[in-house]
Amino acid sequence: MTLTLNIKTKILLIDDHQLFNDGVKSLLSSEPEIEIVGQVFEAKNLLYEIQKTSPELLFLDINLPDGNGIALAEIIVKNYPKIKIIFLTMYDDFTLLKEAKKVGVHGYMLKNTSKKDLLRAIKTVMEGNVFFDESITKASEPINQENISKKYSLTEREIEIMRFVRDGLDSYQIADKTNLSYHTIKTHRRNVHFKIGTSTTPEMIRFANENGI
Amino acid sequence: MTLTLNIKTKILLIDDHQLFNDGVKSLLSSEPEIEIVGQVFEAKNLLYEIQKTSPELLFLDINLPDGNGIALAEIIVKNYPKIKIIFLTMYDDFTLLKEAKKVGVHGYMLKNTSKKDLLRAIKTVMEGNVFFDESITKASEPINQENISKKYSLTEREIEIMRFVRDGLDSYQIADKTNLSYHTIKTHRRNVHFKIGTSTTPEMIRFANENGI
DNA sequence: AAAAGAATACCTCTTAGGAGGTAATTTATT
DNA sequence: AATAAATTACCTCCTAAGAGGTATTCTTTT
Repeated sequence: MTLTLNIKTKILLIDDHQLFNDGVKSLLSSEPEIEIVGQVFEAKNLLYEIQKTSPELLFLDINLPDGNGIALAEIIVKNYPKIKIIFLTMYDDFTLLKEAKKVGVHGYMLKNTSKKDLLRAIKTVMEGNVFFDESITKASEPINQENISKKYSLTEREIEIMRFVRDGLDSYQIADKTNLSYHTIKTHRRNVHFKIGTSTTPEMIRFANENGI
Repeated sequence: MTLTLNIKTKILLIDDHQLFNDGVKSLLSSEPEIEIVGQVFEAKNLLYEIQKTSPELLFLDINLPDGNGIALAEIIVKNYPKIKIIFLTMYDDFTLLKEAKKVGVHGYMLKNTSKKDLLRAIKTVMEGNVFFDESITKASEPINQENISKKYSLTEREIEIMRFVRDGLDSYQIADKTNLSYHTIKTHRRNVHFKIGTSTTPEMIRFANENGI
């Protein structure tokens, strides 16, 4: 039983870079078991295109100019649970990968991949499994809040206040925003300084920026 | 005289993103007047590949992980003046485009382009002309120091001090680094605040970060 | 129930930074 | 040579932030 079913996997490509989009199409079109049913270059056309072409699998770029890919994926997962989604992105970012998993997409691959892996991913996902790029999981230390929070044992409140500080608010403004006393904000700031090993506001801002707070 | 010469244009593709690289190859391979003589995924292989394949035209990505595309272009322009170079990049950046022109490459296009324009660019460049993406020239305001400096009429010294401030140094440390008086640093900081419309250090740091100072 | 952790809040003291003012010297630019 | 711009430098006053201390309330963990 070599030829099981001669039904082609209907794939929709979503990427604002025309050349890349066309390139992937061109690469996959030659495959007998694959049919590219459409190409989407703007987030706003995606839902319409799904209606029109009834794809089984989407290759979705995270970085669309007019829409966030993750948010789009969320919508699709909810409304078209049968459609498989593979993120195809240049972001070698563990946080994004985790987010993708949380949203419930079926794959996450870097654009810096090969045709072979692409086909392998399609096969894997269409068989009901997930395909997440191993190299990302093993990659350099993830930069995300949860990890940093744990590492420095920062509390929710402290992160919140650090964010306000990073955004340039002074203690009075933060007190106002949070409905807390000015003194409380000062206490939190001091505790954050102690925990992350800084002593000035610029240093705290730097820390926040460098650690993706 | 429809068929003038049946010599194919020999093209070498340089891009670290395999899929993109393969995609462009796939797109262009079907064209009768074009021959993709090779693909380069790492900057370090480029010179060797040029020797081996004698291309007439390079599509060169600026953002190679192991080498700066502009620097590479410079080397090639000097050593192989007959080879045409077209930058194919995702950077919609007027400064980069200007740099590209300065280096003497023959084209600058965004990856977000179409096969049609790609073919048009090849034709234009092979006829001895240059092909620079019009949309970039007209595009949104470039973010670079020179422009920002001009816009806010910041002096060299002010930029220098803003950078130190951004890096978290206090006025005493900056005075030390620059061999200037503490008072001078304070004056410069005040003048910078006045020029960029800020009033606190965090705001200044934010400005510096957002404007690539 | 007890202990630990988190969040809240106030006190004093010191310091760095910002606001306002002035001015000499050096370096373009006209 | 003269004007403008940039760089340098100091003064005073005020405020926000950091350091150090203490303490109550709420929440979570043991």
